[in-house]
Amino acid sequence: MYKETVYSAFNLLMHYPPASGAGQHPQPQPPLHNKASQPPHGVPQLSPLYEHLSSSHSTPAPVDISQKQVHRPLQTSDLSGFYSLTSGSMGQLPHTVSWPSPPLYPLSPSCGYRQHFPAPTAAPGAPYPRFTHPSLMLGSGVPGHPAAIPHPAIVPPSGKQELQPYDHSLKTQAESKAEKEAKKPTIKKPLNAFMLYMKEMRAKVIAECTLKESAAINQILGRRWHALSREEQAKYYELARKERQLHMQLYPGWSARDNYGKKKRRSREKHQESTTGGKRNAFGTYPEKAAAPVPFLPMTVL
DNA sequence: CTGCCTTTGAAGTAG
DNA sequence: CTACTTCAAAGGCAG
Repeated sequence: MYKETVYSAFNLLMHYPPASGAGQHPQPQPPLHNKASQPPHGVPQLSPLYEHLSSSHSTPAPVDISQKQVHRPLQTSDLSGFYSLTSGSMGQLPHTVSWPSPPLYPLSPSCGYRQHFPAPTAAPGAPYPRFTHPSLMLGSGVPGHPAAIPHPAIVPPSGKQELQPYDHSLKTQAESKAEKEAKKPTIKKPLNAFMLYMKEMRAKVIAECTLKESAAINQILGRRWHALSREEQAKYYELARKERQLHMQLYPGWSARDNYGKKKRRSREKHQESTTGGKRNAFGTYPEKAAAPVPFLPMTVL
């Protein structure tokens, strides 16, 4: 009932999109998962979906962290004029208060704090690299669309793209029922702004830093994310908003609750243990040791 | 094979 | 309402 109301509101929104300016958005009914779905202040509405991806973007200017002029992440207050925000909505402060935190992983000199912000690789005004995430292409997975490519959010429970071949061995009714249930494709959460940024930039970081460990790469990406200008971040927030909209359109009945508890739950004790150095990290070292000053990183920037 | 590591953000849950 | 938890991606690695 509640959901129907929400989806009706959503459909209404889809059929009668705001002419321009999020300030004119009708306040959606208790939003299911499109809270704060408006772009940050000053970000123009994108007209065809993701059109801006093929438009020209100047390469982000290199950022000198040593001057500590890093753009802070978007915050609720930044968007207050634009959004009807509730707790936990977009633009919230990072989980870690002590940002920027010292890296747990030793970064190579080429990926050090000063160095890892790339010098412009293209002439000013050169096109910004296109997003490659298939879900960012409108139409993929949209029913009736010629491409008819399944939306990447749909994956078998195994996480693999291919479904497992049917097991013909004899099974009890309960077993096969449970198995059938388990084999139902999982609809994944739509990617948030940072995840989209990671997806786009991962390969670049891997190439630059000759790293493969995702944990280390993600640390670098987290720092780069914070170093992005608000406008650059806004681009990804907008993309994420479109992602959520598309996701809602494709899977009207889906809720993040559906996947809750499907992964092995990480106990709080374990998490604290790891953050206090009780567990090995992706480098095979231990956080309390790895968190020690990294030789080739100037402490002034940490 | 499973889960951890690591990041941010969205959304769920609990009090 | 607030604080906390889970899950999205990624790939190496330990158990």
